[in-house]
Amino acid sequence: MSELKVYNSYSRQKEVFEPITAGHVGMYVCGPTVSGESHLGHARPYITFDVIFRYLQHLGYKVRYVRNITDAGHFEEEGRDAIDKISSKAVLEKLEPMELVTKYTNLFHWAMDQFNTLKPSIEPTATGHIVEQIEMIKAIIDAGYGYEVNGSVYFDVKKYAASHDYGKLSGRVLDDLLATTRELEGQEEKRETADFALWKNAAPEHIMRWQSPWGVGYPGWHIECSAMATKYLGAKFDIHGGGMDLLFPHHESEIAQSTICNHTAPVRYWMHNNMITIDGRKMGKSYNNVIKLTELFSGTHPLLAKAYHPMVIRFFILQTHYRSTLDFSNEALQGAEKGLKRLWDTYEKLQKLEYIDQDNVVDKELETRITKQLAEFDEFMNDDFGTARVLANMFEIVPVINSMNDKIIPIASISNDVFVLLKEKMKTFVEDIFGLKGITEADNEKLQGVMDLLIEIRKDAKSKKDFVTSDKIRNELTKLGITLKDEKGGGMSWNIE
RNA sequence: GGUCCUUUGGCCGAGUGGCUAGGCAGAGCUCUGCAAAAGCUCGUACAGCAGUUCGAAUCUGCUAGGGACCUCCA
Repeated sequence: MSELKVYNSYSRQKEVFEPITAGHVGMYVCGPTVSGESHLGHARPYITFDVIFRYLQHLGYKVRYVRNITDAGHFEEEGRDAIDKISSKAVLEKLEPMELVTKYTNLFHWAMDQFNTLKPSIEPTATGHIVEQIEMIKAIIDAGYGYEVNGSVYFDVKKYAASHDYGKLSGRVLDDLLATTRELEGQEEKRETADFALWKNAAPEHIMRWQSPWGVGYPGWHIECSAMATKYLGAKFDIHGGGMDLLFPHHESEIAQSTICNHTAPVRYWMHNNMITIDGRKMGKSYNNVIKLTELFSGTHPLLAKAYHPMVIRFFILQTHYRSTLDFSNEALQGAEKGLKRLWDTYEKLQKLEYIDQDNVVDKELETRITKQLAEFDEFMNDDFGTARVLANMFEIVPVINSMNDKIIPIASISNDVFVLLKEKMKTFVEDIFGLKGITEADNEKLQGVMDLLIEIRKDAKSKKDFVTSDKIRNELTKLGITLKDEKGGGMSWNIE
């Protein structure tokens, strides 16, 4: 079998994946900022890296997957009056940042469960690691790369760049950054515009604040990831992931901080997922075009023609390579919904199918084709996680499975060995690696019993050519949103819309 | 303005120097009491121009459109 290759944003090419410690993988993914609700765009990295996490485990690696919660910063709840921050109100009336952060952390976890993502091995919070961040800043100052101004600490990018490869990850040229004329907050304190904050002095109205050697303040925007990644994965670890929009300045800054602090480049493979776009434009708060996950699941957004099941979103995302942009539209999502349904129905049929031996019916050509397509599941995943190509292969196999199920072709068209392999591989990839589930949950035993009864009555009616009764059962169920299908051979199946 | 990326059939999207991805939608047919599923068949696309090549949608250049980052951002 081929070896795993991943596209490294740092080198801008695919590289063979070799873990630093044999058999183990350390992976850090930038998590959500929990000052507001997650939207569709946020779903992409977490689903992408969930599949990567699952696939690495499938390959036999012991993976430590760290995904942080950014719960420190300059927070305000959307729509909430800024005056809330001022301490003239009673404690219970005031905006309590930890309450805000807890609310959106819970909502985030709920959404991730809906997507069937596995929980990270460690999910550290920024507020829980203030001490580590302060220590790291101290080390950077001691090393001569940080300087304090008015209770804030900045990283000296120019000095760093003199002896290090600053800007390589994001393709930035320092001179261009130094030449910028943009007016940005706190700019006057910095020695150079390209410098970034490690620690910020907190204004009186700033609601999240901690004591530090430089006075009361809060950590800079990039230090949390460096501190927590170092703590849980070590000075140098295998994979660091996140959205492409984090390339600069976030990840570039992380490299600089960690390199000074730990005397080594922190990450072996940088991986970045591309954006989800809507009308060709990145979905983001500043563009005012976000669709929140709760809106997506419930269909309550002017742009949505209907509600979309979380699994549809997951499937939608997997149908594209993670480094390509993915354009949102109702048409595309409905296409994904239909596709997932067909794949899942067929998958369930396959798992129920039993091999039936039969002489002289093996179709060598078909068997070779199936074997090849199954082997390609691994090939495609090993080639920088080509989930879209694996799905395409699955859809090539779908008609074969359906034909077997409908007895259009004998199951013995392929040998028992290949049949068993087919079942196993489909299960591994569909459920274990892609993390897909059925859209309809019909696991209710009592309902199952009722349906069995109705099906029996309908079969009776049909055998007596009493189509009035049989149609009534089916039509009334349809009105309730339950589809009853006659199958070849007299069986009946059903599912809930 | 700088850096980088991208442009594939009605829609979404793989892929890549020769071997027509796939999904959705659409058309026809088969099966079926009807329906729904399912199966079969069909569309022959790679922004434009020029070049490299025996051969390019795939490489190079130019032109045009779109986008990301340069500021918090998945």
